[in-house]
Amino acid sequence: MSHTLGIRQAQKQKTRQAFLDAALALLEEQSLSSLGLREVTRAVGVAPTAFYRHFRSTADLGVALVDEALGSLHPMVRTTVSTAGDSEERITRAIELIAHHVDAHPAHVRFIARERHGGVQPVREAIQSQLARFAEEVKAELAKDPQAEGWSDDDVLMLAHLYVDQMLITASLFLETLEGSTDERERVAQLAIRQMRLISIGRRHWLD
Amino acid sequence: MSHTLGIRQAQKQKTRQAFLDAALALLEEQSLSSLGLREVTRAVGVAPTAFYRHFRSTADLGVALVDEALGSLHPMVRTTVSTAGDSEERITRAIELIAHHVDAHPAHVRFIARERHGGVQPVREAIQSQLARFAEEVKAELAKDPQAEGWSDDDVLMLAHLYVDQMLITASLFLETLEGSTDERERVAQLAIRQMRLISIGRRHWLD
DNA sequence: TGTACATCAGTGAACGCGCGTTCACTGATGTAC
DNA sequence: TGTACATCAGTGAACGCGCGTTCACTGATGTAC
Repeated sequence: MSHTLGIRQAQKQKTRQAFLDAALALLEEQSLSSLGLREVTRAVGVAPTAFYRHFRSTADLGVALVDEALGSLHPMVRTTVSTAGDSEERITRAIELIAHHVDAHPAHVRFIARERHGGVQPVREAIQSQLARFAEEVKAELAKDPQAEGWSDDDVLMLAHLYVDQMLITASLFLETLEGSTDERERVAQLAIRQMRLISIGRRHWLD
Repeated sequence: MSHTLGIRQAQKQKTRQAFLDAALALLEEQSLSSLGLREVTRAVGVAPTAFYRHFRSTADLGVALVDEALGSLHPMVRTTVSTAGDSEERITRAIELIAHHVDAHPAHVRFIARERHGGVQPVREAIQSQLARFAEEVKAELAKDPQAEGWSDDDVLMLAHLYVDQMLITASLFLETLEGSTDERERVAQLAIRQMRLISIGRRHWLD
């Protein structure tokens, strides 16, 4: 049985979520390092001082956004890598999943792409460490595959990083087509599929 | 014979360069979207109003920085791709060139990585369009190679994008090791080499 | 070469404005009995 | 169930400060004759 939160706690969580949502929306057209505390509270509709009941600073809020954004990605990564089928089917399915995720959470994807190399150190570090976790997860999935036989641990991890980076590149390409035509999106999908195919071929012949 | 600039023009260029240098230094710990005009003029040692003699806005200065940063990259890209030798030698040489470039121009590399997906639209667009030019250049170099026989134009361009993205990923990994140990840098180099190797293998078997 | 005027990079004062942070507060919710 | 006190999310006034932009200016450099 799950414990029901008190009214006070529930309201606090609701406000906190409103801060995260408002910040994410504001970050579509700027970077975290220029996001103002008052800007966020204004968007939420509370007094500036209310901010401090939830976060120490905008950098702190940024780290919370990393958890939210990349938390929602974990299931996707897992599904993407472990989907059944032959290589070609898996690639198509993976690109579809990425496209779908970008459709469903464009602001999260934009935030991660933007702040991965952004100007706020704690946020950058939170993203790097989460991406390293992704790579480890992907590595674990890849290691299960019969294709991984004879591969060194290091080489599997190398491939996992390649996949994770490729996933982010593809996601950020899809992001740019969000307001574009279906044609544009299809071209991005075809590009991504062929890049994944080339990597798969390299993988298949790695031990030749 | 080159025309010698008048004293006035020469001084103006010198000040302009001082703006670019100061901004680049300030951007090591923040994003362009939070860079202040007064911050830059203070670093240069001129009155705030002097800024307007050179740039309309910090976004405008950012676009000028893109030209400077990616201008210095063109020679490197060309050399990287067209270096002679067998595949393995070329890969090693390419990674060395990237490492060397990051050593020589760390602030430029950081700026491009940061603002490629950053919050300032005109700068983002300037970077995207320069990177597209890089991909076209790489495509042209790749097309000269006998290995490209039987490849469609689209597939060569696909591979070129893969190389360009891989180059940026590697550069930004090297950037993170700038204050690290030689060991760390060697590990990054080895990772990058093996990723390039896998892509090369995929390339070799693309038409199988 | 010298003079008289034009150009224009950089100045400095002034402006209104929004910023982050502090503080003592209020009133609804939670808790002990 | 009711009462008395504690907690604490959100308030609102106040602060000092740096911001971007305007404007008329200065004085060195450039140019026409």
